[in-house]
Amino acid sequence: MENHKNNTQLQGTEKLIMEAAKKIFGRKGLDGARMQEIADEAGINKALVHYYFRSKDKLFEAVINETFLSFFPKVMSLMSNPSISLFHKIERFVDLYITLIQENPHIPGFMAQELSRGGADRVLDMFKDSGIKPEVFFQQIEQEIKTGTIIPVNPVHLIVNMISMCIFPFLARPLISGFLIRDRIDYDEFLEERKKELPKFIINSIKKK
Amino acid sequence: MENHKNNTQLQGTEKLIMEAAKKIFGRKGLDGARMQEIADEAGINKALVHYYFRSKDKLFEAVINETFLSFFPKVMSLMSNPSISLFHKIERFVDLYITLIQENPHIPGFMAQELSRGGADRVLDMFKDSGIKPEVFFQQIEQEIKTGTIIPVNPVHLIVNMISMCIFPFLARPLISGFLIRDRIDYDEFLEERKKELPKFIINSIKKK
DNA sequence: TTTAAATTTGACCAAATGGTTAAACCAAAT
DNA sequence: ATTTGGTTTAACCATTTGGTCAAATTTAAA
Repeated sequence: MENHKNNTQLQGTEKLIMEAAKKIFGRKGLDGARMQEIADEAGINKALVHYYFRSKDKLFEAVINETFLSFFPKVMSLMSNPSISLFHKIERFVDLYITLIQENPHIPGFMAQELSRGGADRVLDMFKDSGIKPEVFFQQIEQEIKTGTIIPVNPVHLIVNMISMCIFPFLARPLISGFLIRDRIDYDEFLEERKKELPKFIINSIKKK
Repeated sequence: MENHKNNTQLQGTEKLIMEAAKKIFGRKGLDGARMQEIADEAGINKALVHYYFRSKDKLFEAVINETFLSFFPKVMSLMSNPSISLFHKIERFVDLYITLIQENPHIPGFMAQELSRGGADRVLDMFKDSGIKPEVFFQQIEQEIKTGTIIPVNPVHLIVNMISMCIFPFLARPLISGFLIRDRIDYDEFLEERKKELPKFIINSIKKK
């Protein structure tokens, strides 16, 4: 099951298909997406999609790979960098995470579809394959607890909280927009505000005062 | 588009179908689910599903309604109760939210599927139809800010944070399980721990000290 | 017991859809 | 100019699937 193609630098038709597939799969999921629809979005013949990616499942898998490979490495290399202080790391995590999703709007829908299906194993595998250890982040937290900088927290809860608050707002975007009408601000403003507020929120929640 | 059926008290075959549909739709989504599969799960003939619910879309809509109606009212009546203090409200919110999802495991997958599709309008409508005003919660926050009990926060961010941290862990369940192996605790323990830790986390993040 | 209505089923259908294939097209090499 | 290999397309196919229907079965009323 090796990746014989280096998906990070596709060109021409293949690239067209990948981008179209990201958009359609992210919007409608594996089952909801139609090969014809993807072909139309890419502006090519449907048979071409099969020519390059064999089957719908293969194409989906390719999209998964490219999506998570454009994501995990950046986030993980940040988290497992021991030379960045915990608080600073939290600030950069939030900014990086939200910015990355802003640039790849298909990710949340995609992740949700993939997770609410059985596809977590694949993600976990990529996680392990990345060779990067989240241990660094965990140890850093335990260190700060000993130092007395932060209150005792379960690192797993903390990281889950951080990820939750970064991703979920994208899933709930239409709902949040409904709320926001009250304050007459639009969703993009909301996200920019969030990049500033969320780190404060997180740090405040664990900081010892 | 009125609801001629009172879905809250279905019986017999109709109930069987609803429960089966919840399970299958929640697991596979609208497109991934097969009418035959739902019929099998309910142990009945496929035509019966159509006999009671006309079409797949109608059935899906019925499941949506029952799902959110079993959810919104309870949460919302809590949040818009002005006689409960903010901190206490946060504690009860987390517990209620997580418990409700534990009892209806299909909700997160369902919500994700519905949101990542265009179906947020429906949810927003139900929200408005519920006749309950989230304003109470917002005003309560603004009040506590004035009083100086909590630091200044945008109420929208706060409520988004709360909901995110409650729901997302269910979506990411398989991923979290992967993490948890490290600590040799299983997912249910994790949730119980979370019911206690999350309110502390939230309150700590806004409490002025 | 008869009868009428509601419920349940197996067989069936038309449309949609993933996938295939043979032919056409096109650029580069000979 | 011709060949060769990769690329693109239109037409086609087999299967799946939501949905229908008439007949059978059960329920309950008369």
